[in-house]
Amino acid sequence: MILSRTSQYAIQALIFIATRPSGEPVLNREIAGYLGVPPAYLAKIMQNLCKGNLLYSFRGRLGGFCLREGAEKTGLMQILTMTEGPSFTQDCVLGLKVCSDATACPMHAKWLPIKLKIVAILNDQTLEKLARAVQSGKYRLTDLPSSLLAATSGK
Amino acid sequence: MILSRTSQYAIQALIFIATRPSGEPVLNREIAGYLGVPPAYLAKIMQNLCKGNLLYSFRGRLGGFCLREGAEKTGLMQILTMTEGPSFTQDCVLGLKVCSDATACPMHAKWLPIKLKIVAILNDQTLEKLARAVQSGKYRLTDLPSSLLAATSGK
DNA sequence: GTTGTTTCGGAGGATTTTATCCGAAATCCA
DNA sequence: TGGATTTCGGATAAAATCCTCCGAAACAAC
Repeated sequence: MILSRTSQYAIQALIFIATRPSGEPVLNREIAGYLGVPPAYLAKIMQNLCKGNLLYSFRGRLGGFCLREGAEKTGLMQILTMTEGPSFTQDCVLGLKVCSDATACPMHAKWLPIKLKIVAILNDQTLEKLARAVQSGKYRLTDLPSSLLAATSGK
Repeated sequence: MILSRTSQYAIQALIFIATRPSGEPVLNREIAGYLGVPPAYLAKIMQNLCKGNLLYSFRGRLGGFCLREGAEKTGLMQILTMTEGPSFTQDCVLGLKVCSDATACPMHAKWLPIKLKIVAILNDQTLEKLARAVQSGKYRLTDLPSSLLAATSGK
């Protein structure tokens, strides 16, 4: 629910890059391999993130992608505005074209506080914070390897 | 964001039926016309809601759809489980296959309370309540007619 | 019965999202 | 210069979602 695959890949990739030493380009192939996502598709997404001025890209032998200066401070909301389109938190839950406080769908009043909460959290969660969370070892960015999965399920 | 068109249509249609005298079948054509959604597509959705035991359907001259006994007490959560699939609030925000309190993505801790809030509200909002909200005249179920739209924009 | 109305069920089309492929341009290194 | 590597850009394929069409079955009224 909520996020498209494209957005999920984008966020994962950006957090991954943020966990690496800044300034050293990371290969698309490495990111895709680590995250377990289709490399060719991720490449397209990375391209867009470059156009959105979040990433630098370098071609050739020492190429790859790295965060632009200050991009660690980027909140998820800003990233999602890029990947989901600018109106992704503004649309009516029930799909009405116009649904404002003045003229609203029957869910509007109940949904609004949730929407605000979501936006707040998405703005607060920066790549920096998320990268730290991963580096601490307490949180994961990728699926468990199947070997571990088997272990936890009692293999 | 959040809800598929199918889910939006389903919810709108069910609320609309709930605003009508119970027991009197409502035509698919009438619902689709009122909501401004594609009739043939809505018909498919209605069919599924019947299979989900939310609606009765009647064929022939006095046919149409009406809510099953007690269906007014149905919460949106239950409807969405039908239209979006059973895992639509359970999935990880970042798309990880497994993301639990034990082994979590970096958003997990921040996202969990929001998810719970969403589920709570979706469970609380029943067709009955939503229908009342519409009947009160304070909330709308459909887009404003273009004539009114023009009026509010200063035509 | 016959006729008209409505949902049912399956097949198929259109659009969007997700994903792949490949040649070209940029870059590094020998 | 030439070869290896990597992103870029466009075209294309695959899958999911959204939507349409049509014959058949059920039902009411005549």
